[in-house]
Amino acid sequence: MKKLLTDLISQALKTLDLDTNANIHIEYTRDSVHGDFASNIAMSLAKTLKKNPRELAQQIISAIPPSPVITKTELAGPGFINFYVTPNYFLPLLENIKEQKNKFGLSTIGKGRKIHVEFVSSNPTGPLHVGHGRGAAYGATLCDLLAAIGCDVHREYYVNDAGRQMDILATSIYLRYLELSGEKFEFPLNGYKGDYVHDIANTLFNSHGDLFHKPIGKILNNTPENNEANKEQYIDIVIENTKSLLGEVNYEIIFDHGLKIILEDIKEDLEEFGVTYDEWFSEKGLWISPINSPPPAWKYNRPSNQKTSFGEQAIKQLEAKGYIYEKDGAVWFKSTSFGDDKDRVVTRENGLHTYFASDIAYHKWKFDHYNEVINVLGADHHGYIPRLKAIIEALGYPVEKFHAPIVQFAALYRGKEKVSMSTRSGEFVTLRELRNEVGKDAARYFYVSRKADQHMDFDLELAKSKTNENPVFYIQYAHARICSVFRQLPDKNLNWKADEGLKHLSLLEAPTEKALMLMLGRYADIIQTAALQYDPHLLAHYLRDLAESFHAYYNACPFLIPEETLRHARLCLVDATRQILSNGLQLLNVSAPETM
RNA sequence: GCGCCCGUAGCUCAUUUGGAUAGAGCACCGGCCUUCUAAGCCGGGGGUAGCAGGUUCGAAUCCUGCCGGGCGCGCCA
Repeated sequence: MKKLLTDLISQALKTLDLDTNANIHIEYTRDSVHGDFASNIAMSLAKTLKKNPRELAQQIISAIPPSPVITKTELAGPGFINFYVTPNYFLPLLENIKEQKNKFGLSTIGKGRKIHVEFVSSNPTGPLHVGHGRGAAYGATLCDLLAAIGCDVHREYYVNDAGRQMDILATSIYLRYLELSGEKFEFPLNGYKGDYVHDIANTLFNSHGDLFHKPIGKILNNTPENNEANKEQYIDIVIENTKSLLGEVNYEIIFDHGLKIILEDIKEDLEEFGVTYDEWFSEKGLWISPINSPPPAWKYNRPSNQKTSFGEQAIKQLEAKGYIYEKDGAVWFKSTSFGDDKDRVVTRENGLHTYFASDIAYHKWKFDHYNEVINVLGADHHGYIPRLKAIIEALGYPVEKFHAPIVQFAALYRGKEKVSMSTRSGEFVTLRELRNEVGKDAARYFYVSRKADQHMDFDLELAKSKTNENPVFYIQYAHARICSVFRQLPDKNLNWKADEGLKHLSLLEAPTEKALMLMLGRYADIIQTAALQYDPHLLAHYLRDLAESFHAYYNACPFLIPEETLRHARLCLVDATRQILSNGLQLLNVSAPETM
């Protein structure tokens, strides 16, 4: 779209014997009084050449070769060069949109980049809540944008299927199960209290009866008073008792039962949200010796001939490099050598590896197989970035190929009242509930319409009661309106000859027509910028602006008119608009309805 | 206390990575449907971009210091 102009300026610079390697930047003008396009080339060159920017701009303008599609080139302000173009300037654009259809806007600038993107990765200890929705929408859209510029994108969900939180979940399920088999007791303060825990216990009871029943007295043996001060210690003792009384095999059955149900729920929830993954990566799988005990079928199994687990190999690799040491009975990673605040424990005094140890292994896995790694993190995990970078550096991978965009929290409100989102209180709003209230389209659009690192307020009342105010409807409405126009062509005994229209683009002289064509021209740039900067909100805002340009045009100019050539030309523009709206909405995974 | 993020219209947010007179939506006021979908369009009011300095042709954007808000600082995950 801008290439013709950059070429012209480049030729002018050559004529003037100036630096032709200069980065020629063409911008879309904010205001049409500044022309259709502008360049600040004279101002940026003036700095290095120590010349007056306005004089330099004037020289460049005089040296620019004439072009039939440029009506005027003028000097403005502190040294801007403003360009005014004719409607025919947009002929190649409209031809390309018409030919490439839903492929228009795709590019290959990301070709060769093999990118691993991890997002959501919520602990499978309960359903996704609205806070996860933002990470899901952001991550999914980011992946689609990267794929649109030709990157090879691998979408992954890291399943934290090991560790204490999962034990708390399994034990919570077991305690609810005991209630079903008649035991009466006070539920641990730190247990998971959501309804879904009851549901899972029910399915367990239905399939196994009271096979796993143990007297509650033994399960609660040695526990302190069940109060706020003791809650951590309390649940840990209950977990220990449960494990030893049930035995490893039976405990695993309950554990896996809960994990499976929750994970399937999350998977289904995300699929209905239009978010899918190439792989669900098991944390536990990192520590299982692949030959002896393959992970369960629903987990991704990876072939390996190694006898030691992948996790052990990763730690050994760091050890060989001298970054591992022992202190206070624990094994530590020297992350301070790479800018982290403190060293991190890898293996605890009790012999169990930490979550951080899994991260070492996991990031080794990522960089072993991909040349770029993106880890979409919630704002509460931002403190994790230095130690992740430490891992990557220590393992000898290029840390600049690692990106961790932070998605800020969506603070939930009901009117003026803030809604708590603690998973364990059991009173959170789930993503599923949100989707049922406002619909997938509105939710997807809303989440990505704000810059990811911007704090966001999400008012449920507003989302529910005034869904029509959501900009997504405004965009969809533009699309539906266009479809309606074309539907009515035969009714009015009119036709549309696209080739005729393209031949007569010069008829499109209305200000709204120029504005719309300029908007269409930006689309491909927006896709690239949004992808390269990891900023999906740029696309969301662009589509709103495009819809606005169209609605203005719709109200200013009739399309289904008797004058043939003008009708053909206008419908070319309108059809191109429909195509871009459709393409953009598809990238956001928002539907483009033909009627509303 | 230390670290990261944020602060823009009454409210929710943009601002093309340093560009021209800071823009939208909601809310408020006034116009436009016998003509392609009024879920729309056109016009109006509303601002010391938290505050104070600095960098330069030029700052909401970069630097410094305050003020205010969010999050994080486990041998939890």
